[in-house]
Formats: sequence, C-alpha cells, structure tokens
Amino acid sequence: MDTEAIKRSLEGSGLRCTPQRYAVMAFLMEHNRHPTAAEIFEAVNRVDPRSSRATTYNNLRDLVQAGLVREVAVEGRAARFDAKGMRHHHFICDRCGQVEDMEWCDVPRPASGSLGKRILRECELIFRGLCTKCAPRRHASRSVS
Amino acid sequence: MDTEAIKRSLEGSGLRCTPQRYAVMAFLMEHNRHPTAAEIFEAVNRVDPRSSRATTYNNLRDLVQAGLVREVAVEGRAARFDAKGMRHHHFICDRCGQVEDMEWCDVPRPASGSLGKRILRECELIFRGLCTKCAPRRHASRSVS
DNA sequence: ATATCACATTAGATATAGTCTAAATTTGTC
DNA sequence: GACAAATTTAGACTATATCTAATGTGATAT
Repeated sequence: MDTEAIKRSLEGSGLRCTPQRYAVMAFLMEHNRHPTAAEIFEAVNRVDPRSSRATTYNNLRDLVQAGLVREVAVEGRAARFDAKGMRHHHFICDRCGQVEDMEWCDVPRPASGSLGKRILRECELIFRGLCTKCAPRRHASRSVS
Repeated sequence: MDTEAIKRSLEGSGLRCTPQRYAVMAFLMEHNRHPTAAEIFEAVNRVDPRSSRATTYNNLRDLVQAGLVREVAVEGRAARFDAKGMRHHHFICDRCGQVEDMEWCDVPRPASGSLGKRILRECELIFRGLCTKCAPRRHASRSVS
C-alpha cells in the first residue's frame, strides 16, 4: 500500500496525516468489504498505533466530510464505510443486505449504445432491489440485441 | 381514511387488525412524510388507543415483513418508514438527507421513447446524489429534444 | 530552542435507537 | 364462557454513536 499516496490524499483534503487517521484510511483502502465503525476500530487496534473509539468515529466523520470515504446506511444495521477510490454507487440487496459496488456513470443522457446499456443494467439492479447473486436469472438464454 | 380498506389489507397479509397495529398503519397512510419510529410512536399516543414503544416497533417490524410498509435507512439518522401504496423508490439527498419518493419503473429495457426518458431522469437523480431541490439547475434554458 | 495555539486523541459518561423479557391482556375459536 | 394463540406492556437491556473535559501533538513565530 502506497504510504505517500494516502498521506497526500489526506493533506490534499486539508486533513493532517495523524497516525490514527492514516490507519483508518489505510484499512479502508486495503479492504473493500464495507466494514462497520466497530470493525475498523478493532482492526486498527490489532496493530500500532492504537486508536480510541471516539477517535475512530471522529476520523471517519472527518474522512466522510472530506469526501474521501463514503458512509452507507443499511436498514437495522450499523453504518458501513468504504474508501471512495473510483467513484461508484452502493447497491444494497433487499434480500441479504449485502453491499455491492456499482460502477459510476457520470453523464446520464438519453440512452443509446453501450453507455445507455450500462445505465439500464444498473437501473435494473436498483429497480429490482435484489443483488446479482439473489436476483432470479431471468431470460438467461435470450440474446439481447 | 377508509377503515375497512386498512383492515382488509392487514388481514389479507395474515396480520390481526389490532387497534395499535391499525393506528400505525393508518398514520403511515395518512402521512407520506416518511416518519421515524419515534415520531410514529408519539403520534399514535396523542390519540387513543395508546401503544407502547415496544409495540410500535413490533408492529413496524410486522408491517415491513408483510410488505405493507417500507423501511428506509438514512446515514447517521433513525430509520424512516412509509406505507407502500404505489410501488416506488426512495431517493435520499446527499446534501439535506431528505427522503424523496421516486416513481416506480417496472420493466427497464433498452431505452427508447418516454419510458426510457423516465428511467434516465431517475438515474440522473440517483447518480448525481442530490435531490430536485438541491441539484444545480444546469441547462435550465436548453431545450431537450 | 521554546512558547504558543490550533488541532487531535483519550477514557469514560452520555445519548439515541432499537430489542428483549416475562407477565398481563386481548382476540378469535370452540 | 373457556381456551389457546397472538398481542401488548413497562422497563431492562444492547448496540451504536456522540459528547466532554483533560491531555497530548505538531507547526509556526519569536
């Protein structure tokens, strides 16, 4: 993991690169599993430098405000976090609650060509409310022009 | 508000129509403001029949399980609920956190005509992450073919 | 170098949201 | 009405997150 890159990204957002803040950011960049604050707190405290619970929450708040980290709310569960590396969306499966990353699509215009198709695929996920794993594989054998 | 309709809708989902459960459902159908559990609890207890906090939560859980009510998670805030009258999505503004209903679109296919345009408008909201009120009114004077 | 000051961190208390428990009550059915 | 199952209840409990006030740290000016 590129230490300097993280440092630059923090300072570029006006945040001091403290050991605790760095640890949170580094953990989020190494693990794209959308951990909870508690999981991040535990993980950070398995190695030096240690961080208190309040600091972990403070730093998560700061990182979210700075736009480096994204917070995802899931019904009935603790909030989850991830590093905003590539810009992307979160699709939360209505059935299993899993958070699935969705490719970012910057300029939604009247659809035509492959851009339009990508938008529509993502809409289908959102509109259906089930992730790729849970969705019934309808029309699997039908070819799409 | 149609008392019998609510009763039928509850019993059609295998739920007894108790006074407390009815009160929660009726409140959600009368107010489409996506209230929190606490707001629902308070509102129900301003009139008879009274309901305890646990019962309010129990009934919300039951109604969500039965598919009559939808729960919406919002980052850093209490969950919000609404009656699933017409099928719709929830768009949560990144800036103000407001929950905005979004028209349901049942069959997303390669876009053409007005259906495609509607899909794309909703995608634009989702992708931009700002609600109608907060979004910069870009291209306001440009006509769209 | 060191005084200073804003920013960060800390432990623990507190707040908020939601769930659990066990007893009492209500509801539908015989 | 008697019964069983579902529901409600108050309050204890758990989980998640924030606040507080004291302490520590690092950059800058002197």
